[in-house]
Amino acid sequence: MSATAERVARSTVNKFAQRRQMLAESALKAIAEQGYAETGLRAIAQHSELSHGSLHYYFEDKDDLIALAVWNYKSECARRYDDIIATARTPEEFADRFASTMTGTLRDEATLHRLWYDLRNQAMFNTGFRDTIVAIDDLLQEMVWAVVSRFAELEGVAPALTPPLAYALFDGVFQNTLIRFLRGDTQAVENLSIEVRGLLKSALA
Amino acid sequence: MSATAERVARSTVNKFAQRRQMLAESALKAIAEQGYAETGLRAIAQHSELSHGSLHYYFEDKDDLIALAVWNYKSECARRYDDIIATARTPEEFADRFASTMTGTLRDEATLHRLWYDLRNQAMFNTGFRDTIVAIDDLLQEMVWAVVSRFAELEGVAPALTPPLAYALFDGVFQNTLIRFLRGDTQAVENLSIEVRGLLKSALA
DNA sequence: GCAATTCTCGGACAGGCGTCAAAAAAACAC
DNA sequence: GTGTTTTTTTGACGCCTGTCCGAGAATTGC
Repeated sequence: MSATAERVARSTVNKFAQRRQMLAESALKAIAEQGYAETGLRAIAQHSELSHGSLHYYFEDKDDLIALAVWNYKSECARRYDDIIATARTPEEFADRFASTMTGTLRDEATLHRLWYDLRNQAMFNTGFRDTIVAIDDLLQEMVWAVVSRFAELEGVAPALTPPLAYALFDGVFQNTLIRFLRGDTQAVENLSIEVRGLLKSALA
Repeated sequence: MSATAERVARSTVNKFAQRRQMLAESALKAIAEQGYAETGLRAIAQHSELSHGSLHYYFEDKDDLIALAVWNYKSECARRYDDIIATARTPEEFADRFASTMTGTLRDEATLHRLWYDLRNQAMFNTGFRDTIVAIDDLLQEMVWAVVSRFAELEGVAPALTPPLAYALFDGVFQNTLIRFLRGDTQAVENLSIEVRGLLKSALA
């Protein structure tokens, strides 16, 4: 077991773990701005209150830091629709809340979603944080499936597609809209709200 | 007008233009292997028969080179289904040939498609070759729309979605399958063949 | 054949990268 | 308050980056 891994294991909520979280957040901000390829450890440190040398005191290497950063943010993302799934009482309410939550996060956290797609792409080339990316991908697929199957339940029918396909479709529409939005197409976000409702319905048997 | 741009304009099929094409191909190979972030001009030069110093004789800068490389490959991709659109006589033949062509290129040129998604992501951060990426995106959307509307024509009905949505759905499924395939999931490619047929049908009114 | 042009190479440049280590600073124990 | 441990900084390391330049090679024009 390495030195940093030891420190992680020794305590979960002490200052060491808190510092890791803080630095992971700083990394998130930096990469969200500049992208993985253009963001160095010094840029990440400048987004925090520590110097670049300290990063290796809290993390094995750059990949270790980035893995925690993206995990923190994106595993939270995957829980964003839990409340809707649990409390929506009609298909209409469900679809409305789902669509507005999705368009909302796309609008408000566009650079963070951009970061996710950036890192997922990097994971196609580097093995560094691939495991984390795969784990998040699984989480997101489960989330989409929970949404689709709950909607089907409210409609009283069965889903008409598989979990992977459902994820691929919603992710495709989301990513496509994000790209258009970042290119200045604000209309795309409004269309997303409609398209997502249509997708939900066409996912039923 | 810059020096290199002058040379481009002066002649289209002379040695200068040929060298540009050759170097663009070398760049394509290099980036397909390592990814944009990890590929330097020296690595590109090593995939060619020239030295790294010559690249600036034929290209303004790195972005200029990459723009030509991805344009060469991907604008060709966008014409890959033209023959099917022109010659398929029944909806069944159309869907079969479309699905098998798509799964074929995914299998055989996986690293090149990975490169495309890599560069499209980079264009979300850098303005360097963004115009080229946007132009290709438009081309691909037109291609998908030509596919969908021709299939609808063969079926004797109208398409039930917009061009941007159609592109988003097919691109989402393709990208998702590519990722799974590169992670070692060979089953995903076979599923794609089925899913694409389903998508075609659900795109009709 | 010579002269002019086109092309290619290899090295230099400034600057950035991830990583590491020594020393200074801070926090803690007693 | 002193001694010990934890935390942080600073600066260095070797390597790589995109770009540029000068010298030489190859090609062309006549």
